[in-house]
Order: sequence, then structure tokens, then C-alpha cells
Amino acid sequence: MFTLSEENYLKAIYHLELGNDGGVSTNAIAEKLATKASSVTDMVKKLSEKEVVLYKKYKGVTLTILGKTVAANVVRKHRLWEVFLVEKLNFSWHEVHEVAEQLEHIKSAKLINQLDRFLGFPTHDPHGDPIPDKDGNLKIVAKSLLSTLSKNESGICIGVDDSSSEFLQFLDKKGITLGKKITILDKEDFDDSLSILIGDKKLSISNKIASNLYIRAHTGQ
Amino acid sequence: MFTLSEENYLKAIYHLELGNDGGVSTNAIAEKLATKASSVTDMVKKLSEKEVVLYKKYKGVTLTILGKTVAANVVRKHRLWEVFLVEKLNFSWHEVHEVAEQLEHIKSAKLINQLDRFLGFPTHDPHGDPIPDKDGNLKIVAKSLLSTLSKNESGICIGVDDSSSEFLQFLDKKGITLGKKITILDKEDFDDSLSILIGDKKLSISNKIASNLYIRAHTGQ
DNA sequence: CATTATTTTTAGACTTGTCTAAAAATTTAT
DNA sequence: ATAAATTTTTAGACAAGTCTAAAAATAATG
Repeated sequence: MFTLSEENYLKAIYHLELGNDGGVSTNAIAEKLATKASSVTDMVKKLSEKEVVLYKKYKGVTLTILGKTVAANVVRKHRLWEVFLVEKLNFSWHEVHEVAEQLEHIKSAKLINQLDRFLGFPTHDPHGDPIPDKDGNLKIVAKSLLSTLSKNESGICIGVDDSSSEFLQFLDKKGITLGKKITILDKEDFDDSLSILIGDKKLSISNKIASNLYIRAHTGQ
Repeated sequence: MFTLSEENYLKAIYHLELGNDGGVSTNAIAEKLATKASSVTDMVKKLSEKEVVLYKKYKGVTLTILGKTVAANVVRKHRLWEVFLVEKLNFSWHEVHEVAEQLEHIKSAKLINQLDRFLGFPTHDPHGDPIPDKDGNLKIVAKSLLSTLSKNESGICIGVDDSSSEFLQFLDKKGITLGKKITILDKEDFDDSLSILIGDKKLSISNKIASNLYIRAHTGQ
């Protein structure tokens, strides 16, 4: 069994490992968890004894198979709860993270299995991130940043890179939500801003926005 | 804001105050929380400084108005989550307590308000206990123990006194659930056991069982 | 390759919540 | 009402998780 703190460390390492290949540095973990490197060192030793991470002094940290399973399970719970909050309790996608951070630590296998069933076995959370299955595996969907599409190409909005509350609220305001079809009408060379068609609305968005929106190729009409 | 531990102390004191009138003793709290009296003394001092309890050395503890509100809110969350688990996630009534003990500490006003709405504003949890409203008030329903009814009287089963997992599973096995009509067919003098009619089934139950089942008077047919 | 600069670890301290053992207060009983 | 029993509090210690400041290791630079 793992404490709340241990689970948060495992989750942080899990996310960092997906980004960088290879070991994760003490400092990177400290930054992610808004704590101090010295605290990370202490905790990492503990996790190493519990055999959920591999740790060599000064050499960074890697999750073991067990560690990865534990971490993925926390992520699974987080994302399932996010779906619940949005679909059943009418939360907006920018409101769910904070609450899910708490709910992800509730310990009950039956709870999470039944929740999964109750929600209809969703595969993605409200930000488009994949939900790991019971064994911790996640289905990777080929996705590209909207900013990489060319003029007249189109795709389905399937996720965000930056899931900060501010960005999500901005998207809400613009009417950009998951599942919508987006077509590039034009690209401005001097600032890389885009003119897009979303639904039946024409919008102009900056490159910064386009670099935080994930698109699945839209085959056919 | 209150820590998990503080909330558990407040909840314990809240429940103990409903039983005994007057101040609650250190020992009673210690027993309820399976901790030591010395730990209770420490915590009670802290709660006193936070102005949620009144505390005089050697004289026991009472909740302040604020303390009662906080405690009732934890109870409210506990019971709403129990309803959720039973109604939406197909938990049995004997399985919900442990999980609700965790869920009751999740902090989000919106979460609990939306959950309340999602569940249709329930007034009682799966064991028949009343759910405090947002202000901490609870509707007391007149109830009697089944063991106090006389021959040929009947009533609706509305709650249990002992909500241990064992007792609840026993009731499940016998087909005794909330909302069912129970009629006393006969009372045995020598052991106070009862012969009852529940639904269309005849059962014989001991006095111990009958002293743990709450009944609402059944007016009319 | 020697010297900075950076990263990481160690050492010691602090907080929260708990415990044991002993002291103090209260209650019960003779 | 005084002695005995019980309850409650105090004092000191411990574990988990964190912090600061200093030391050690690694990486970067001339």
C-alpha cells in the first residue's frame, strides 16, 4: 500500500518518464511537485526500498514494472474521475483537475471498476488524454498539433497539450471543444497565426494556441 | 480548513454528542477513534484553538456552532457518497462505509452540491440515517425499534441501529431491506423472539435483531 | 585538464499526529 | 471524608514528510 505522498511522486515520475526517455532527475521531480530536491532524494530512497523505482545516487530515477503499474493506476483513477465530474456532475473541463487530484487517491478496487462501468468504459478523459486500462496500458492515438497542419487540411480536435485552467477557459470561450472538426483556411506567414473553420464558425487563432491543440487526421468528409 | 484527522475528531464528537447529552469525554472519543486518550487531549486543544470545540481540562468537550457545522458537513458528504455507491455503482449497503470514510474528506463544495442534485436530493442514506442539509440540519423522523411493537402491529423498516457489515449481510440474507413492511405475527415470552411477516415471507428473528431495526409507524394499509 | 557552475545528497531541524509511562485531577467506595 | 480506583493530562519520544544550509559529486567552460 502506498501513501498519498508516495502516489504523487510515482505519478510525477510516470509523467516525466513519458516526456524524457531515460532516467528522471531529482530536480525535475522537485519542480513538478513544487517541493525541494532534498525532499525528493529522501522520498526516492524510500520508493527504491519499496521496489517501485530504480535509483542510483546522482543518476536519476526510473520506475520499475511495479512502479509503473501503481502510477498508471493512479492516473487511471484521476482520468476516470474527471470523466465522471464532466459527464455526470456538469463540471467544465477546466474545473476537474483539482478535485480529481484528491479523488485519485481513494482506495477501492471495486469503486474504480464500477465507476468505469458506470461511465461506459471511457477511453479518454475530458482533455483528450487516454485512460490507462486495469493493467496500466494505454492506447496511443496518432495525433498531431494543429500548428503542423497545412492550408486546407482538417482534423478532429482530440486533446490539449496545455491543460491549464486559463487555456481551457479560453477554448470554451472560443467554442473549441473535443470532437469538433477543424479546417485550416489560411496561415499567416509573419506570425504563424491561423484562420480556421470550426463547426460553422470562422476563427483566427495564434500559433501559441495552435501549438497546444491536438488533432486526429480526418479521413474522408 | 481542516485536516483529515481534525475532521475525523469532529465527526466522532458530533456522533457522541447526539448519543449522550452534555460534554463528551476524552476516553469516549479515544475509543470511538481507536486511539489513545493522550492523543485526544492533544487534538482537542488544537480544535479548541480553532474554535470548533469548547474544552475545559478534565471537563470534556462540546462542539461550537462552527464545529457542529463542519462535522455535519462531513457526515453529509459521507452519507451522500453512500447513496451514490449503492444507487449508482451497485454496492451493497454493507460495503459502502469504508469507501465513504475516504470520500467524505474530499474538499469541493461544487462536487458535493452537484452530487446531491445528481442523486435527486436524497434525505436518507442506505442505512436509513438522515442526510444533513447544506446548513447541517437534519430531519428527524419518528422511529421505534421493531422490538417495541406489539403483536399484530406493523411498520415500515426505515433503518438500522447497528450498521456493522455482519449485521447488514445477515439482513440481506433474510431479505430484510429498507422500505419493507414488517408485521409482528407473534412474540415469544421466554426469549422475546419475534415471528414476523415481511413482504409475503414469514420469519422468526431474535430479540437482538429486533432491537437493531428501526420502524416507522405504518398508518393505514 | 583544471576550475567554475550546477546538480544532488547529506545533516540537522521542524511539524503533525501519534504513542508510552508517569503525574495530576476527579470520581467512587468504604 | 479519606483511601482507592478511574479518568485525564503532561512529558518525552517517535515516524513521516518536509525544509534550510552545507558538503559532495557531476557537468560545463576556458
